[in-house]
Amino acid sequence: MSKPYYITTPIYYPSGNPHIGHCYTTVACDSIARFRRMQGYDVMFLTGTDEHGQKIEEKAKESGVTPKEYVDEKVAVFKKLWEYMNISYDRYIRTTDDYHIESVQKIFNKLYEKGYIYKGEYKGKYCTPCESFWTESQLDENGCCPECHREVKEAKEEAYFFKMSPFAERIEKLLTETDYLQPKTRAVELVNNFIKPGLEDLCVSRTSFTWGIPVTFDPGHVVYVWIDALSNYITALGYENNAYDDFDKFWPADVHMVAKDIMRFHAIIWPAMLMALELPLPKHLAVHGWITFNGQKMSKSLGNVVDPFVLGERYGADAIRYHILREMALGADSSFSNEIMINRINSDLANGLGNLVSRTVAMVDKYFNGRLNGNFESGDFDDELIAEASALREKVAEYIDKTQINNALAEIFKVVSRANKYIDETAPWVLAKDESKKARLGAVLYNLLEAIRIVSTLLWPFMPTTMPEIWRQIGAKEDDVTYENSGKFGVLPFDVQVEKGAIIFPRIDVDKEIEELNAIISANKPKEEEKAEIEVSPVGEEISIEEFAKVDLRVALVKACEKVKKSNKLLCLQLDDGMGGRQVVSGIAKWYSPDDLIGKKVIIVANLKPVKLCGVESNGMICAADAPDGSAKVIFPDQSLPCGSKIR
RNA sequence: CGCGGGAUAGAGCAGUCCGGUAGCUCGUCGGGCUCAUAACCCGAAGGUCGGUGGUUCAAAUCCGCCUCCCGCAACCA
Repeated sequence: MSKPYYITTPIYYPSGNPHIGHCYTTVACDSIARFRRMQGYDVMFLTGTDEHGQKIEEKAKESGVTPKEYVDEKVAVFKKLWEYMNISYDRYIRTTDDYHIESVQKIFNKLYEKGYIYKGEYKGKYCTPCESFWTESQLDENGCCPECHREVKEAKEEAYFFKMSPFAERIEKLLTETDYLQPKTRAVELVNNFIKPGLEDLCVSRTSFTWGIPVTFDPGHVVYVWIDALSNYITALGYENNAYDDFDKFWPADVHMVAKDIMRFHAIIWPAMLMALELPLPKHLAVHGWITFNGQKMSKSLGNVVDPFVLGERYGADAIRYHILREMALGADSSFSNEIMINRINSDLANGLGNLVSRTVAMVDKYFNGRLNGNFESGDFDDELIAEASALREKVAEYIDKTQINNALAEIFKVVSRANKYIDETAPWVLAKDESKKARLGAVLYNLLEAIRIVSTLLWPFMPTTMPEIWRQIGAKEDDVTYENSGKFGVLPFDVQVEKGAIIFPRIDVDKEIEELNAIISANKPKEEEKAEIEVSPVGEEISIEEFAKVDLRVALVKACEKVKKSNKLLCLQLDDGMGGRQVVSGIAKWYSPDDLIGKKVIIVANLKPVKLCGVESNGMICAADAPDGSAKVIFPDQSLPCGSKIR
């Protein structure tokens, strides 16, 4: 009976369309899943979508549809992309599926009964008009509601909490003493930042929105993201539901693959939940970096979000898959630029592999009319090629075991290079001129076909569409391209029949392509700008002149200014306010250096309640405007105004 | 002194644990070949291994200090 293997992607949040970043994780998992299947494992490859929460609820409202209608539409796009990218998932979980909802409710109740979940109070910033809770980090630049930009107030909301502290010690050990986390370099960071300061209990329910799984014993509460989303990995196998019956077979998971932004949840919260449920822990958590575009993080506002459909149409899904996988190193970010991608496709796929197939098949066609005769004579250089090709499978498998797909691919392409070199060394076109060397020529071409067979078999999990075309051209049958045979040399029949075919990876004209891609990108940009204009924040609530008069605005001169230590966003300014001077701390260090401000006059809010920021006292606030690029621009008044002038 | 990662040829990276001729891919230049997709093969140029001090016969590697970049955390009146 074959061994089970369970691999998962995260479930994606469909608040927008999928982009190349989603492809990254999914393509990697797909390749590993295919490789394991080829090795004979019984694979369960799970992906899906996390469809609840406030943001979806809002997006749906904006579009004038119900949340379910909204996610149905987005899920269709995700599934279409996976189909397009040839993702061979075995199961697709949606957190809106009935069985998942049922399981999550049972899990929630179970944790409650065990005493790990208790009712408490969630403290946060509350915006009364929007009826919404916000965390500090969600607030806008002025500390106001990110939705309506009105003031928020401290408020408490009844909520359920999950106790994390009982598991702190075990989680620390999991991170530091096992190979759960890959790469392990991030373990220290997690332990120092979250575990050592003491694990805070986790808020696991909300009353501020309704698009979620209801808590059965307390109407008004819905399950907040953690328990809902993370538990997908077990509910999809049938844990606490009757939809599936694979839990005993596949749990614990072999690999959860995630991007670094959600590492924390999978490294700490998920193990804690499993410990509370007394379930075995997954074997590995593979964390990869982000795709950066021309060195910048991809973001919609920069207009550099790469649309995988556009790329796939131009170069084919396999080329995109290859590029992503080849560039990805566990843990590190990988830069994605059109130039890097095109160069990679050209040099490895077109010049290297594609050309090798093309020239080999062409020679068999030309010198043997497409069919070898089985009359072979070995010679110099054969041994080295045969040895490298035969040893390849084990090297690749080792790298896959370590989730190092990029290194596995590098290893495969070493053999491609070796084969190209072998052609030069043996010079078949010279042998072809001498009828007495026909047997030697036959052997050379056979060895090349064999090298191609091995290479293409091992590449199949990564490029599942094009490899079969190579097999057709080199005359390999289904039985020839098994994992078993990829470790052997001499599998193709000695009288193999090849078939010339279309070019497998056409060479791309770099300059022309980059020009065209840039055109596409800039064509998309104006739309973003239009949107930005529409998104001028709405005018706040009406106030009376008396209320405005409460705000005491004054002109003040910056006498001295320095960066606040321990902070990279704060400047500490010494001001002459015409009233004896004061100290103000402002979060503008990102955009202004102290020298930009010293000697200038600024507008301050003079009667703001003093606060301490990073331990430095601040008496007031510098007036600044939000620039469209997200930065802040300080407002400079007429520099001739004396310090202390009142502004009305 | 909050925690961590990093700085190596024009670009992207390996080597650092365990000191001993600095390596890979792409790019550039020169040559070879003509089976092949202007592809392939060979060769060359290009590095005071971020700076500085120390240990050592010997330092990219070990130790001290400094500079700059990037994450996380915090914070962003």
